[in-house]
Amino acid sequence: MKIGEIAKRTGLKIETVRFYEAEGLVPAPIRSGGNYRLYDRSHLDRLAFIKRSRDLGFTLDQVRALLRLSDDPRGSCAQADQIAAVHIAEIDRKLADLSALREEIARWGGTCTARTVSDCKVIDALSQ
Amino acid sequence: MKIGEIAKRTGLKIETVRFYEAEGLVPAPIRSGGNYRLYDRSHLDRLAFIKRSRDLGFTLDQVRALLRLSDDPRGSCAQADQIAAVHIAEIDRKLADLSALREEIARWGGTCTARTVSDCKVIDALSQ
DNA sequence: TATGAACTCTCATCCTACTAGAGGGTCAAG
DNA sequence: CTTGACCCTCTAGTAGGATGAGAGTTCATA
Repeated sequence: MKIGEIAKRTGLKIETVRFYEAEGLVPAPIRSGGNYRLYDRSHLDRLAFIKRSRDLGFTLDQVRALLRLSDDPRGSCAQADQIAAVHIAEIDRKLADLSALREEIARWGGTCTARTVSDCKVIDALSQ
Repeated sequence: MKIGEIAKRTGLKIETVRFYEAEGLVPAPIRSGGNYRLYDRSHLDRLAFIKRSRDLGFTLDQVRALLRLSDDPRGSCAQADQIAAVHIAEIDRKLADLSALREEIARWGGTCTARTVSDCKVIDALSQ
């Protein structure tokens, strides 16, 4: 299949598919007579794996590591575990930060009813 | 005061202070005989405002808009309000996304007890 | 067979919000 | 006079792509 179709099937953008190839995350596919990339099932699986990992918030470096692991089915699973654990910890931290942030912003009152900036709570809170 | 001191006082890095100047967020300060930047109170306030806004997750563009507003105290407060409202909505969306994400990752079991990658739940879940 | 739309190619540049580094100048203390 | 802590400008790099130019390819239809 051509790049447009694999992009549609994986939910990636065409440019992103090429980007992942340039980054070495996906092997370069064969080319047609007209120099078009021609993908097969293995590319589809691999790109779907990447897409899913990215959607879950893994960085490309983490994805790279996970791919390396899944390329070697006899390797230890512990590393994949650890990557996931680190990522969950990061998510928890971000969740905490965002919650605190939301609290603080909400504390402004959400909507400031002042008419002019000089009485505006939002600006006020930021000036502190 | 020199850049090192204002950086310390605001919690910004020296490079970031220079960056904000280059971006036009802060007026260029006067220079000493030795070409050092010399800041005064107004710079300190403005940089603190920026730092605080950034810490709260506003983008530089939003900060720019907020600064424009606070520079004109007779202007309408409604815009500052709207910027904040948009930002809160974004935070809420991110919070929801991250929560869902965490759930999904945690559903792998947190720790996969398989010994080899071929039985690893983490890799499995990503391959789906 | 011709044409036009849709698709693809490479290469280059841009984005956010900084960060890092090279290579040098300034200043106060000892 | 030297040492160390500052500071200067300028360039380039980061993640993860997005966007666009300019050209070639493929395919269905007239």
